[in-house]
Amino acid sequence: MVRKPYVKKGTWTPDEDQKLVAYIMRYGIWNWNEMPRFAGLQRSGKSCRLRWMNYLRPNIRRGNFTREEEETIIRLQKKLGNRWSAIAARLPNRTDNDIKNHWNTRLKKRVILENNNSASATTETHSSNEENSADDADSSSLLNIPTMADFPEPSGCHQTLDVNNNSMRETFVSSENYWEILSFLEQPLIAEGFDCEAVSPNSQLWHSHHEHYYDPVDDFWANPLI
DNA sequence: AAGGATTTCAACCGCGTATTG
DNA sequence: CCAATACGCGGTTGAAATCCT
Repeated sequence: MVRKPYVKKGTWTPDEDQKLVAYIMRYGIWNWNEMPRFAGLQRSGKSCRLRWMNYLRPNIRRGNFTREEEETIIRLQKKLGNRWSAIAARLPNRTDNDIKNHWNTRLKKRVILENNNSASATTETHSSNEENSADDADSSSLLNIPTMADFPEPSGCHQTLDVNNNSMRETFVSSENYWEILSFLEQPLIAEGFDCEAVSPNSQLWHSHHEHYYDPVDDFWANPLI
């Protein structure tokens, strides 16, 4: 009889966060299902991935959405629907989960309220042509969405050696825990003769891997690391 | 101050898609 | 091809925080 390994659920502890970040910093992301075991975590790969993507990944902006960001979300939601990952790709450093939460808890209500107000303020003679022209305006304004090149390079990135395929991988750590975990990691790395500076964010190697790509389907420039 | 109602958001779940063998 | 596995996405839940009476 084979007993399933215990899988913890619920809120992540700081200790678990540190284990996950330290592991990813050191070995990179290679297989979410296998990683927790090697990282000493009693979590599902899915849970680890979610925690990393939505919380621990560095350069994530959390809370305090600016007016511009909110307007962008409203505009894109109208155009794309609830495609949160596509919307998040257009809002640098915001996660799809954060955007989804913000929409569900605040923006949706605001939009409904504004629609009700505008409906009561105007006559009921909306033609479909007017609807279309509004959509066209949305489309054209989308063309002015800034590309990733318009935003500064993310800071606080760290790169590690992927011991499984001997290739360099970009992995990151949140600015909150960066120095704590860096010092945690440097000891064994130095002991093994690993030169942290050689793969620092300023190094040639780092830049050579830090590129943007064009998504022809969604028609925008994206950063694969975000 | 108390406690019920409401809001927020981290995390889970299920499903569709992509990849691999 | 096909099945198994891994990944990614969007909907939903529930605990914690905040607000209100």
